[in-house]
Amino acid sequence: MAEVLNERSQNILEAIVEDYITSAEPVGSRAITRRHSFNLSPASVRNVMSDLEEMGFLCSPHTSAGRIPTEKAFHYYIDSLLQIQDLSKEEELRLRKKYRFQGMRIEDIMREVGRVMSGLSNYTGLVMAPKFASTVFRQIEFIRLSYGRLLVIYVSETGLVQNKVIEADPDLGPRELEKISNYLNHKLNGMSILEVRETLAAELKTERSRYDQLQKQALDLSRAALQDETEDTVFVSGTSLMLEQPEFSTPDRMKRIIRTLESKKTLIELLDRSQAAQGVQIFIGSQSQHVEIEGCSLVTSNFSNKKGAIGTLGVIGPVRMPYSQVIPIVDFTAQLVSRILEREAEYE
Amino acid sequence: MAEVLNERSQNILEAIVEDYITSAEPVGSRAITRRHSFNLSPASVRNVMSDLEEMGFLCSPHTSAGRIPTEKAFHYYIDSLLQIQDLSKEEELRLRKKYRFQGMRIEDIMREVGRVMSGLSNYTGLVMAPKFASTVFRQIEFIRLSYGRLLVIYVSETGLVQNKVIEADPDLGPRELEKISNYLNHKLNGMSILEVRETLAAELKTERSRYDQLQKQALDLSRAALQDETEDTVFVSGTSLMLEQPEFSTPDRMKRIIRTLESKKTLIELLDRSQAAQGVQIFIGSQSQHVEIEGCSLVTSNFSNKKGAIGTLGVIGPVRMPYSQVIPIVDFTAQLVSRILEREAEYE
DNA sequence: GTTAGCACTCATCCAAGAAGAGTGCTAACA
DNA sequence: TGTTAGCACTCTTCTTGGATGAGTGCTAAC
Repeated sequence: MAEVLNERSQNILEAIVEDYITSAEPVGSRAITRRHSFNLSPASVRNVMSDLEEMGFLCSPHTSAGRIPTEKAFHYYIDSLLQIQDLSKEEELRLRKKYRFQGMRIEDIMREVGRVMSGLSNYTGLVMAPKFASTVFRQIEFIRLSYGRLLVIYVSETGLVQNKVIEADPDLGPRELEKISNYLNHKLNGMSILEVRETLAAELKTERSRYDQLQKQALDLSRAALQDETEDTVFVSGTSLMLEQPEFSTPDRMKRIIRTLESKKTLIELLDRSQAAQGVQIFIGSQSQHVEIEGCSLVTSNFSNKKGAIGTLGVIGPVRMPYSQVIPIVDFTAQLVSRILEREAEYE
Repeated sequence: MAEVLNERSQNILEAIVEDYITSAEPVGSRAITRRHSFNLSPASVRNVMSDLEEMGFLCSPHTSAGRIPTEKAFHYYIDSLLQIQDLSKEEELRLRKKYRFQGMRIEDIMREVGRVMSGLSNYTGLVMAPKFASTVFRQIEFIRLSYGRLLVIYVSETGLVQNKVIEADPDLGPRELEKISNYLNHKLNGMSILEVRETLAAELKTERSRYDQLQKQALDLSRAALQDETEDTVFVSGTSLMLEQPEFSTPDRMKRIIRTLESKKTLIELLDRSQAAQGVQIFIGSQSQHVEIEGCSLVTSNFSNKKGAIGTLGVIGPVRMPYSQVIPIVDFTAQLVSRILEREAEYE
């Protein structure tokens, strides 16, 4: 895997990858000598390229086209050749100016983050909120809407707000609801939703809940409120930017990629996978194991607050992506969002 | 505008429109005599077609292609020729089975309605929630999140729930908040958001609010809570179905339509326009005055509960749309959603 | 008024040839 | 021994031109 290339080969591979990133077209030996000053003739470059092809870094679509870097080349490029400079102060300021989320709800923030990130990178932005079931309980409140109907507000440790309407005993008055929510908030504080569900199930079986009417009601209500798995929410922004990429210029590929971005299923699986890791992650092409996004790369990072990881964001585009620009954008964005959420979740 | 055609011309125009709807290709005189039994020769049909072209109902892409119905033909077809049969009991049942929204929040219902409607019609579904500013106040509640931070829950007359985090005086206790929300709920009940804003502004100027600390706080809080215009929410489902249509088969058109559906701006304008009207509305092609959706038609209808119109839904597709199928679907869906929302908003 | 016949038009398809880009090999050079 | 110039070869792309066929419009006959 970790093949070692001599300096000349590295330089030429780097040149090919970078030329290909900007042009999206097979790179020929002459083009390289023209654009880069290696003091080598096209013929010498050809020899090196031939070697690189032998090693699996390059491939040629046909005899008389130039060569295209393979996914292996991109891996090598990213691992060994790519120098990621941090954002300069000016750039950081510029990005920071784009991100303004005062008093927005978390969902709106995520949507907007996706939009901005997509705009900055010129690729399709992805933001995934945490799974409901993986959130940590902080607070639950009930609001009487109308006869027998309650609005449940659930706030997670990370500040995610969910609401839902449930049916309930119409005789429950405001005082009782307050008692119920106090009881639940005290009892369930700091538990994960999974623990909450177990606790509720266990409590319902105890003797006491048979006699304590209020407790029984509290348990019933919270079960109804926290029961169903709400689906993962992924915000996809800048879908149409994908269509600008020459690798998706044919109607067939356009259809395929739009369908994939629309259904979100594949995206969720991919973003889920990167949930585990720390820092910026890169999935290149077939590495993802999903045929639907053949030819795509993902650059992702998790965002979190002090209570742990709460979501994943990133950018999807063709394998041929200017990683040196995209990686800092994703990285910075994830850090920024984390900081915002920490501020959001701050206690006194 | 209301040109009258003799029966033969009508029949032939109808045949051409319907053939074109299924084939998406220019219809020739022979094809018509083959598929329909008019007891006329192609030559006679040609004469009629020539007349129809003269009148602006048909056009030919070039000399030796068949003819394509113009938008005028579609208008005529819909106004005079189209017979919309109501859904049969079986179909209605079938649709009804697809629509299941138990205990979902309005937003989820809308998203799901769009999805189902898109699936039923095989075209892109659109659902627009009502503008925040046009909703009618029913209820506001405050939940203390953490030091100085309040979660505001606003429920509109139609059952739309909005929440938002605002900063507030950290010394406000639960009892005071309850008093505040009681005061506001009493005072603002039944007003439109615009009226609410006026009322709040007027109240803040009165003598009393200078002395009554609690009232002042109530007014400040509700102002912060109901202040900003949240953007219109349009749910677009089945975007990729648009790409299946032969009229959007070229990369350029694909890009254009995807961009338009993604930005939602044009869609909002169009859906806004149909807000005013009652029942199913049809916008055909250039009638919409938007170049971005050239070649598209919209079939829309409002949905409402007893308190009035609260949103618009519909389907967008090529002008060449099987209106006889799409119209009942949109109509039925709008009625169904209305009924669901009426149930949702029911008071004791 | 209807229809058969026919010349005409025009898009589409296919094949063949020219152009151009790039390779791989070989032989000469430093 | 590594580097380079030269050259034949390959293969795509673009263009051209002819064949095909669908469809029209006109005219004359029924």
